[in-house]
Amino acid sequence: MATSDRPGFALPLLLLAGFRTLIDDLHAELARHGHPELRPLHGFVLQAVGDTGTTASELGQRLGVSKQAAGKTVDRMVALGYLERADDPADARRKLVRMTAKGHDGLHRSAVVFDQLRDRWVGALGADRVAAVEDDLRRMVPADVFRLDVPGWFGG
Amino acid sequence: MATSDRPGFALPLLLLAGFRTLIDDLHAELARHGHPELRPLHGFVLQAVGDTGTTASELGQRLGVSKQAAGKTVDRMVALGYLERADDPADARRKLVRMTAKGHDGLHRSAVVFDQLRDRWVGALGADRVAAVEDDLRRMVPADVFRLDVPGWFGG
DNA sequence: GTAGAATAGTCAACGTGGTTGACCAAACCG
DNA sequence: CGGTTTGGTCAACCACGTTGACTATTCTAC
Repeated sequence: MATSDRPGFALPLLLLAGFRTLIDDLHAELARHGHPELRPLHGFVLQAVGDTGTTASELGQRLGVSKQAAGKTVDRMVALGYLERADDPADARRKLVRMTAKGHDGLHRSAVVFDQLRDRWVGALGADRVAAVEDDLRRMVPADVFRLDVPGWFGG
Repeated sequence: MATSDRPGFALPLLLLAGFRTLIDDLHAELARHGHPELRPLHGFVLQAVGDTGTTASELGQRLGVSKQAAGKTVDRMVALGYLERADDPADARRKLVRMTAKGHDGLHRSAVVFDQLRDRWVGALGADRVAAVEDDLRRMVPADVFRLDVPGWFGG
């Protein structure tokens, strides 16, 4: 229904739908394994924080959002127990943001589930087709597209 | 950078990035042609409203959001001049939502630009590869995935 | 060494898009 | 005719983004 008659409408819709199904499946699985409050955005944040930790400003740059937005997201994830803040002994202005054990667990489980989901695609389409989709997309997306700066994206 | 070492991380990121590039290009082009205020969500709404018009409740069902959310989105798009409300002569409860001329123009231009963008993909990847991506995705997405019900998606 | 610029964090106000709950008016149905 | 369903709206709230203003600290340059 949503795809109009014009051929070009299908492609963006299918890309979004593919992303949505993967993310929905991921979070359904995460919810079953102790992470019902982890939201799609949080996975991006955990990856951007990384094993070494970071600061709110740097996180904002990595995510392509303002330092204020990054700070608020960190606040929420600290409240949920995924991140923690610590003073930087070398610079009193900076507050280091690090993953907690729960954060590491969430990120690790996400990786495991994503691998399983990709395996499902391989089972349905064949390894060559999945690899071809990835290759094609890599050729069409500019390198700096991983930013979440759309207000209320969605959707977002 | 964002893609961790695990292989499964790449697929959702690439699907999202592909969607994002198409949407970003679309709205850059729309902004150049008289629609700088049209947002990604609005295209979905215009398609869901369709040529025959609809009501806020029905729109919510089509979009997979509450009637209240649909109503607020209609409010904003009425303020922007893309939609208009009219009383239903056959049912005093219902308020018909229709596209204005500006709404039709925005939807039509979106279709044209999406076709051009798909042509660009065909030029870069070949018609068979683009068709293969679409076929593969159609096989992997359930039919009911076109809903925007993630609060503050991004995002969302 | 100290003055001024750059950087990190926070607060406030606001916009978009979503939710639930409550409510009224109109329509439908037994 | 009376009770239920349906369509619309209001209010409060949440997640996530923005810009602007402000403080505190560090860096830099004279």
